[in-house]
Amino acid sequence: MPKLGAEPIRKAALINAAIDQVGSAGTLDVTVAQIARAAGVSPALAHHYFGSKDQIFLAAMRHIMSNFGESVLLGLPGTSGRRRLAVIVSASFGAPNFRHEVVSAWLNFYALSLVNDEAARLLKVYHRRLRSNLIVALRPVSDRPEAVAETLGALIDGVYLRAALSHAPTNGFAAVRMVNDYLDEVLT
Amino acid sequence: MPKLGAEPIRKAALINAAIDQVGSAGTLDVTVAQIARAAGVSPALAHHYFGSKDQIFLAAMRHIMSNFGESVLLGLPGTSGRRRLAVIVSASFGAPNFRHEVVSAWLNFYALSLVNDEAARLLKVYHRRLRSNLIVALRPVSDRPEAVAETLGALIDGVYLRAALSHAPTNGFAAVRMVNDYLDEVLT
DNA sequence: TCTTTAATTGACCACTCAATCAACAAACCG
DNA sequence: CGGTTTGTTGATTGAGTGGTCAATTAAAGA
Repeated sequence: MPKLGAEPIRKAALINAAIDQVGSAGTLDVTVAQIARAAGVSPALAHHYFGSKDQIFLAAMRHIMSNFGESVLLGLPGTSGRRRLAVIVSASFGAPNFRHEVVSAWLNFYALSLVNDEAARLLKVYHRRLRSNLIVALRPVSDRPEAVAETLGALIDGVYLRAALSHAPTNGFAAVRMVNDYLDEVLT
Repeated sequence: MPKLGAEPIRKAALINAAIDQVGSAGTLDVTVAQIARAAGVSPALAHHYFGSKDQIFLAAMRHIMSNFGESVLLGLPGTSGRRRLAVIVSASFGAPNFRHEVVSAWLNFYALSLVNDEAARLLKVYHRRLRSNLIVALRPVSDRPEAVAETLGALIDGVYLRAALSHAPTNGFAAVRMVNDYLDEVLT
């Protein structure tokens, strides 16, 4: 009997290893061998399951994005008005999504999306969803939800960027405070 | 001796070629040979003048940064109050500094600075200078200049990021409007 | 049959090196 | 002195070299 059901376990291990290695190295120039070693498998297996190095990293980013989506979905029900915004903001800067390796992976993903079509598509979908979530949440509390959503989106990206660049440990609280300050200022 | 004084000309050509190639390819993974060809010289000469591929790109970023500094210095004298802020914002999103290749080079520079100490130092200096400029300009018009400078800096970075990611041509006007809207909202 | 690996390959690229080229000036000459 | 030669040196390049790594292959292990 073959070790049945190994695939999802190996894949998950490789995805986590990829986030970890890329995030802590700060670059996509980690070798497949490094990622595989960190996941406890051989480089060939990584290719077997994902087909290419790019696909490993794209799967990792999909994983990060779906984590974020879950955080939001988990917090939203039963909230309304200004609270809904706070939920999205908190999810953005909450512990699992705002770890240093993750933020660093995001930065590299941004750069990759200039070059890799699939990354660009993925990012576009993510941005659209975030924007739409923000607009819906803003509609009851702002008289120009689209414009604020745009600015808010840019601000969140900027805070992520600066968190990635900072050598200090990420500070979710400060980030949340900054963004909420902006919202308090701008909301009618 | 050969044509004397070739060095600064070649260096400038290489720097421009580097911005162009890296910016339009969207990645640092352009070969030295590509950059050299675009500058009309041999790869060996590029190494002769700059020592390494990284140094070529770092010189290119220094050039971009000093362009930005000049834009600011050119606009500041004789202005005060809210106007000073507008000058810095305009310089950020003005034609020479907000071209698509330049913005794209910035994104790659951010990613590089996670890995390359010299890039990190350079970026730190730049950020500190920008922050200090912003605080000085904010002091007369805001009751919490540091906090606003932080947010404003993040917002500008975010707008840059989104401009880099967008395939559409960069729109300096829209960027300036967004940032100025924020300022109008937040200033007392 | 599904999973896993060791071993290998093939391509690519940063960087080096030895050699050539071209311009200027000092030395030399008639 | 005008002209010619020659030494010096910055500028420039073609042709490697060494090393890296993604991806493939073939075969073992469960």
